[in-house]
Amino acid sequence: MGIRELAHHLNLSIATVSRALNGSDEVSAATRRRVVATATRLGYAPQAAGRSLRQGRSSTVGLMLPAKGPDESYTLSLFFPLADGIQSVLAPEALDLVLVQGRSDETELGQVRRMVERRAVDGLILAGTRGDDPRLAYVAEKGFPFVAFGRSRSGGVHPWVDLDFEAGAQAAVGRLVGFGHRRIAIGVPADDAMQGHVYLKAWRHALQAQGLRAPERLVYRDELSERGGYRITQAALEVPASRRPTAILFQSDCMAIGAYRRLSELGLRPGRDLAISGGVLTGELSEYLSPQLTGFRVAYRPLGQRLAEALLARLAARDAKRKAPPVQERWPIELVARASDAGSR
Amino acid sequence: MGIRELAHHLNLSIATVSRALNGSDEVSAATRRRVVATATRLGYAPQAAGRSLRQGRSSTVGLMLPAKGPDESYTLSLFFPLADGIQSVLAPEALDLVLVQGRSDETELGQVRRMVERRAVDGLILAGTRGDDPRLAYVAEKGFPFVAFGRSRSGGVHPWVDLDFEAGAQAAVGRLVGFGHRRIAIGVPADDAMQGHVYLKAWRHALQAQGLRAPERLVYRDELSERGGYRITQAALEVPASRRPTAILFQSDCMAIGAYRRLSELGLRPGRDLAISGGVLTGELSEYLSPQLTGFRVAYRPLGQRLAEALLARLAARDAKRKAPPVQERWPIELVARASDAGSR
DNA sequence: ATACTGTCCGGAAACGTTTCCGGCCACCCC
DNA sequence: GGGGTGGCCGGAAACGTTTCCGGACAGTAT
Repeated sequence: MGIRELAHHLNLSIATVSRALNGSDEVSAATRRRVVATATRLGYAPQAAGRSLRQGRSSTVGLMLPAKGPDESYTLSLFFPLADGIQSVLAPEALDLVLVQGRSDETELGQVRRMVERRAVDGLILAGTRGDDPRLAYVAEKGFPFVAFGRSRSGGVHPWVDLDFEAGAQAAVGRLVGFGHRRIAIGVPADDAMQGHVYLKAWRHALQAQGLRAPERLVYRDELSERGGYRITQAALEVPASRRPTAILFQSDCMAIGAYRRLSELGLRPGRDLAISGGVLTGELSEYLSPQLTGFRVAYRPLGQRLAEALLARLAARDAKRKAPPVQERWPIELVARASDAGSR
Repeated sequence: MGIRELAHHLNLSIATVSRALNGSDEVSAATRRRVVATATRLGYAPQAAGRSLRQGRSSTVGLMLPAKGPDESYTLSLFFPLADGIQSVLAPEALDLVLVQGRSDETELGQVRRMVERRAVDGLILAGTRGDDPRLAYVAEKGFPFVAFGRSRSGGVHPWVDLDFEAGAQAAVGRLVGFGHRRIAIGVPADDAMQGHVYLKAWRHALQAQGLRAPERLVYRDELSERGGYRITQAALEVPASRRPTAILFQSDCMAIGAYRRLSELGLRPGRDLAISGGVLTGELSEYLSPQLTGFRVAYRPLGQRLAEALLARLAARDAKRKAPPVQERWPIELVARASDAGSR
């Protein structure tokens, strides 16, 4: 069932059939109705390959997830609503979403290059940015349409949407200071993940805005996982009491869970013996912990929609051969205040 | 940078270049090396569109997720490891994974048809099967390569991999009976989700194997969400004490959470006042609940791998014009025994 | 009546690749 | 030396679609 056969059925040329199906205005309304009717009746849909070969576009965009860390659960819950939001915007434009993910023996850059060179996707949404991110440098240099979920140092100015860690840190620190905390540590991923850099910087600013110092000894770096949070908490508790942090700001809830575990092993309790601020809440888990975990709630679905819209704008700009408006947006995150970051001792 | 230009660079015909890059044995080793070297140097990769047009295949498989229910968190955590496992098998075969997901105004069947007719994917992995599932009927009738994650009543015999709810129910019920429970209710989704049907049937068999009756009044149906579990628990507790269930088997942890909430509102405690067996554990949440939730742990990543392998076998069979071996497998699930399904009162 | 405009349609080229078919050349065997 | 074989390669067709270009025809203005 090709367009040729369909055209034959209709006693029309394939050109007219194609035009009718693609909404060209060079075809009469009557003919269009007839074409569309028989097309659906015979179950004809233009093959993707022929169409994209001719049009030079794949009608497809790629979503590249962060390389999963040691604790793969981190990306788990964020993934679905994000992809869902993206798709909800892509679908009306008849764009499909393909996952660009860890072919394990291939570097991330290699995957991006492969997708771009093969023209397998028209655009890319790149998540899990790093400070030095060769993927971004590549697509930016190539002029390939993309939007990053997360900032970066490399790649010059590029379009991104990122969580507003600045506002988040300010709110979280402000709350802790309100509870009387003065030695507020931070636990960030030890790798080059950009969110760690951003959060760290935001923490520094937030402390200084409160008239506090932000010495390097209050900075703990470990892997972004329960184990990382566990070890950070352990290390923090070994500091002599006079300089010991009374609160820790974590990057995300999975680290905070490690803190809970370490504390409970020692018979201590979050929010009483050590204040825990959970950072980004990646799942619904936080509210079932005891005590409930304070942290940032992120609306991932609309965030995905925003990413997709921004990419769409860039695709349209490219088609029209004009340059796309810059997109550098901090996505609001909401501090849900619960009990884990309360009183100091 | 097309194959033509590359061939010109090399003083070769495009035919030879194509053969060299595709590993044909009709090209000398020396030439192949030369071709591959300059191809990577010049950053050439065959365009997906041209290739798939000629080959009649898209080198792409689709993953269709269950239509998300009222509580979208259900599919959340399962999604990532499943997709990850699938990709780990697909990647070595140079297959990409595209998400076939809720274009909201389109029926699920419509999406599948569209993908198949447009030849946008070579095969499909269909999750979230229902008892009467038109998607399965369609692809089965069409002879299109696919594997279902979940069984179905429609579509005749089709390849599937599904959780082994039979063994799961037996283990869960056995444990409850061991604790002295006799009136063991079940809470399943009220819609046509096949997992509900299967689990229900497995529950009946498990009860009968224990010499117990499985009357209809012990069957509770509601939506697959926290709210559903909440309402089911509420309803169960309103039954006169003489006939009131002392244990409830839920479909999945998200329902069990609703039970926790209802119980705690009444000052009751899971595992003491009412035994809660959590069913499929979709996240790591269960171990942070208090008391910890008993339920089935599923290794989703290897499950995804298995699904992909099964699909690969069908694709290969199709290429070789022979028929694929049947795949109807129950995937082992492990009952992790914790405190929520303990003693009755 | 002629010229012009606008509407609608058909023929054919083009997109980039793989693969069929045929051919050249070197080699080997008798 | 002739015929056969196998290795390696080039020309060209083919995949299915969109779109350029040109043309038929009807309607309208001059």
